[in-house]
Amino acid sequence: MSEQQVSVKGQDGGQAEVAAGATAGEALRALGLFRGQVLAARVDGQTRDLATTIADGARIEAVPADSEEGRQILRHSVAHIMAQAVTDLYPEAKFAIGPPIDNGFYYDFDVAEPFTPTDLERIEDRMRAIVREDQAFQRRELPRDEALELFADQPYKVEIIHSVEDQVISVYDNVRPDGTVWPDLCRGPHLPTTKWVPAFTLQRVAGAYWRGDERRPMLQRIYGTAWESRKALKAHLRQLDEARERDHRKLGRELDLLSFPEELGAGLAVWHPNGAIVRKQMEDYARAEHLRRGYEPVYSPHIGRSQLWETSGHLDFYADGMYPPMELDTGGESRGSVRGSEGGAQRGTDYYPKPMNCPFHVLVYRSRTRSYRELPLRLFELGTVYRYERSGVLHGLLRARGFTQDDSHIFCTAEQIVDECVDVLEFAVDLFRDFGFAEGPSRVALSTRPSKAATVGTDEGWIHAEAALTETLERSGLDYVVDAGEGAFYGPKIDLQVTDAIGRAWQLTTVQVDFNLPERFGLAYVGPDGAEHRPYMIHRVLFGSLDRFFAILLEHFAGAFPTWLAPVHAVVVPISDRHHAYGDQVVAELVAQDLRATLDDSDDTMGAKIRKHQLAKVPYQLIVGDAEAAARTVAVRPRQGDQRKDVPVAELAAELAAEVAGRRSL
RNA sequence: GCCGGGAUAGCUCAGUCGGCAGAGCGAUUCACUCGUAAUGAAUAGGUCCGGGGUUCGAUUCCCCGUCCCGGCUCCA
Repeated sequence: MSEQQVSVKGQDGGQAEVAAGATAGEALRALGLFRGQVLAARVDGQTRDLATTIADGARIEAVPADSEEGRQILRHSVAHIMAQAVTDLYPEAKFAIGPPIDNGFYYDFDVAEPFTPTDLERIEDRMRAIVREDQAFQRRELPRDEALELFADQPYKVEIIHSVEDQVISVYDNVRPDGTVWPDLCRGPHLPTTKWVPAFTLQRVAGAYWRGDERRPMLQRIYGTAWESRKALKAHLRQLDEARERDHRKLGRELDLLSFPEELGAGLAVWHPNGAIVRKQMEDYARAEHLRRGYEPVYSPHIGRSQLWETSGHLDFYADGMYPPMELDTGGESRGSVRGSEGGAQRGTDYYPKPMNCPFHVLVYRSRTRSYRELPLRLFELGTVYRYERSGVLHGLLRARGFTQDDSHIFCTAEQIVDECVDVLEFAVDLFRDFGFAEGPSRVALSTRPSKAATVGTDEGWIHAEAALTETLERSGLDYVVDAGEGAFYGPKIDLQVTDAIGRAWQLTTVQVDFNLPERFGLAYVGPDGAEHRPYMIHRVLFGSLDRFFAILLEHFAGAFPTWLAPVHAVVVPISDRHHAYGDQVVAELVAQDLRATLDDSDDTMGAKIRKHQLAKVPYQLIVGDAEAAARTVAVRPRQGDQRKDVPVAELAAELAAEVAGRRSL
């Protein structure tokens, strides 16, 4: 090897000699790794510009455009292009941050007037011009004071520079055709030039606080997305359309499942018969399965005295999430009022709507002396709770102010925690399977203790609880990740996510170990030694919120519920009026098998009836005419797939009953 | 809560530069009695989200409120 040569290694174990001072891009070519769209390089594990000079012995990998890392770099570069376009059009704009995010990017600007949709079009046009200009992204590194000088008129950049610990600050210059540059503070890496952008579009503008802090200025955020090809961009936009079509608020209205009447109030839904039938199936399933697995149902009221919430700690730790109290029993003529609406009256008792069910279950436990022989005690309730969510975060059933949890609290000994938690995880996986997520949880996370100051309980308690959950996960055989510091203030937890039909992740099940509430309520059980011991408590929900899970199912299935959940299993479509009588007999036969069947006796034409029920996503339409009535059969037209003619009614009833009982999908 | 955008028939939406309010679908009625995704006709249906203001006159302009949509975590 000559002095002018350096040696580089490739990701595939290959090796090559390149001239000293060669770039990462040149090294990739020498290694034969520059195949397809390569946007950047990973040099000794760190992503770098293709123009980075590499050192002797460096290990180099290609970062392709269609990798997650490649897309991030692409999106980050497009964010810069957008910022330059905004500078060109609105020279007074101040720049904040412009990172890549899942499926896109954004950039925050401080401008006098908010951007309008028309502004977005102008910005996008300007961006396309910048892409055509093939501007280089040139990296340079400067000392902190020079960087401060360069961005002296950009207060947000100055604040960022002050928060950066490195003494050397990197800046990327976009070199315009006339030789001038547009600089932006940036860690990089970036594309070599703007022309490397294959496809992008701007999407929307929204307000966003500087650094997400509502006490700081509200900036204008422009969202966009960029992809490695026009095809990939189109596919992404199609997916967004698909998500809009599946929106549970839209489907909920179209399929007459539920509504959110304005006069009822924000974040509160009423369930129509069609939605209620589906929900009832979910509730029946939950009740039956909990009973089968040794849980005991309990019921509790919707409100409770302030003293209860003081003892539980909710008024200390969760007051912001609670509805305000009602003051009752003031002793005067008044029947009471919401506190604050009337002044001066004699103090009564405050009652709060419950945001959680745990204190009530604790009261059930504490209603008498408990023996170790009763443990584990698994109390279960479909408990409706009310939480004061800020108006801006409400989102149909996915984020509501009133909803029902499939909630359970398991009281057990320290030794029983692992067994109980393992059972809960098995229960959850079975439930996911039965509701159409057969592949099981897509993400399992153990959340550990947040900073000590933000938590209650002893170090020993935390260590024991975290060890128990770790052992639970090991025994369950599920792959999991650790979310350090993401636990609740009273204990660590395990969270399970599922991924729906269009790739979105939803968190459902959560299992939390709690040694705080038993302490606060002074819970005890009498052990075999005759002495009192403190039980542990496990909080767990499987669906999480029934309402929210319903919305997830609705979107997952795009309204086409599996037969066992569908509001109507089968609708009988008579060809003409003279077949109504036979249609009634078919319905009766199906209903006798506990199937949900109806007769369409409207005077629509047959084609119109079929279209109507197809749009309503009824699993089976049963066509009956002269031939069927004579042979006591039906023509079965399933929601999807081929139709079958001349199916005997009894045979069909048995088939459908089996499909429903097996919770099979069509 | 904050920023931006909205709210017109049950639904989707048009419209009124301030002067009696529109379509399609749906509903109802009548006719049609039909063989696998829309039969035809007629009729009904509106506090133009609520309250206040400006005006001869407000669904339209202004203010306040309610509700809805998007966003407010992802560190240059």
